[in-house]
Amino acid sequence: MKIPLEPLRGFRDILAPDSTTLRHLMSLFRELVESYGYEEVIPPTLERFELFAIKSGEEIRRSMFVFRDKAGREVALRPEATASIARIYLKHLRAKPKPLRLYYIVNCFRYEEPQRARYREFWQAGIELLGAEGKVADIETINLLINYYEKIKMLDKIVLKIGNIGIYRSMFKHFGLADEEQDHILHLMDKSMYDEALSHLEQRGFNELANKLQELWTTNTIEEAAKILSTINKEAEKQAEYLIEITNIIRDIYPNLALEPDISFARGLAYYTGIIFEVKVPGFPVSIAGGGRYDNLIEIYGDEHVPGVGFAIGLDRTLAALKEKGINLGIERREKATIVLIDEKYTSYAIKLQQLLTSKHVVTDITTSSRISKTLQKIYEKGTRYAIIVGEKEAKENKVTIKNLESRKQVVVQLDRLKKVEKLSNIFEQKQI
RNA sequence: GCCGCCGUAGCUCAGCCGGGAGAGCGCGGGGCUGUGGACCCCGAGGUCCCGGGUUCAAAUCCCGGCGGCGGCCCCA
Repeated sequence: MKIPLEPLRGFRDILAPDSTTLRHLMSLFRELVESYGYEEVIPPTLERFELFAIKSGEEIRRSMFVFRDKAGREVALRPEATASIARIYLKHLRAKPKPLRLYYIVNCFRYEEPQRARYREFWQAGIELLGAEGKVADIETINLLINYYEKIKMLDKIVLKIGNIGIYRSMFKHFGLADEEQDHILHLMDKSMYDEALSHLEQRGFNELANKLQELWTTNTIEEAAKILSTINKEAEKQAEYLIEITNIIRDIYPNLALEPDISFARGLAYYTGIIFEVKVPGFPVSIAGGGRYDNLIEIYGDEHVPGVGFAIGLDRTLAALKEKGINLGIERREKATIVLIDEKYTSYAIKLQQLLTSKHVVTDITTSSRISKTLQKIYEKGTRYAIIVGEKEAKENKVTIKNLESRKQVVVQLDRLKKVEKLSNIFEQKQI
């Protein structure tokens, strides 16, 4: 019986060098956030469907991997990590002193038609800062996100869009717009359907609100916007000033960052309540990371009010953008060597040599060949720099022949001397024997 | 869930108004018995995406499905 070899639709086999870079992106993220005091949470891949279904309709179900397990439970592969983090907080972490700093690196699943930079399984790395409100927490979060892109040499390639949903929440509240109406208007804004949003409001008799919004969206700077908002009420003005303040702080920390404060920016997510942000790469079709403040999210799952702020990085998309921009992360490469064993009689000699080299962190493999000419070529094409020839001549005298395949220089050294050097390249730097 | 283009060797593809499955690159071996990238020779490798239909005959024409790329819906 023959099995089709292609992975399932929308799934991928990730091989080197992509696999190497992807894991590297994860390591850098882990290193960064751990040094800021974040602790890893590893949530289960499979959760109850209702965990994700809360506050979302059939549309969400369509794009999730949902099925019944053997006991008949309705379960889903996680489409994101934040819901699981909220659940984990309520189950295990309520009594912990706030704020809580949590991070995750997980694969997520969405049942969508595959298209550019969108797959059915993808990797997200993110943080959640729970139980902290205000400027410092918001800045900490945004700083970590930018800092990450700085570490992967993308600071000059990204645009950080930043807005404040709080502005709209306070305006809507002032004019008495119902929650569902609020989400609908934000949704239209997210899709840049501003005219539809305005006519929708006018139909419902919110003419003054519509006028104010229209005025707001024609402003060129957030300072102008703040002036208009000051004519509504103190809270709306405060929210606009907060956005200005946050923007100024980020500018101060990252003077070279392309920062795009946007008063009309609204991420579709129903649960955002304050600062929102998104990382885009000009020319790349989708945003590669995003996040914001969500002070009501935990309340959706439990009865406790816990403010939170966080972000998620699309690692696959970041990798794709990295490749598109031709950025080389310069992942530190260990020296690589291949032992060419000419006569299998000296197998134990070769294995001992391999142990010696690997203990010096040289990546070492063994090939047996009596035909050296083609073997050397193959080793070189694989990207291995050193060939170490082991045959009767070497084994009998406790020597090895080391050949640098790039310079084509070759030296014969005593095993004892090899034991003393730190790197193979050192042998070639010194005078040859 | 919807739409468009595509699917032939490991890769890139030709063949497609019906009748023989092919090229280049790559891979393996040899020329060269312990030292390279060139060159020459030889070789392996295929359910022509799958299933059905039309036909004496289908890689080729028709239908359905699956998959790839991209767009829409959606994007938590």
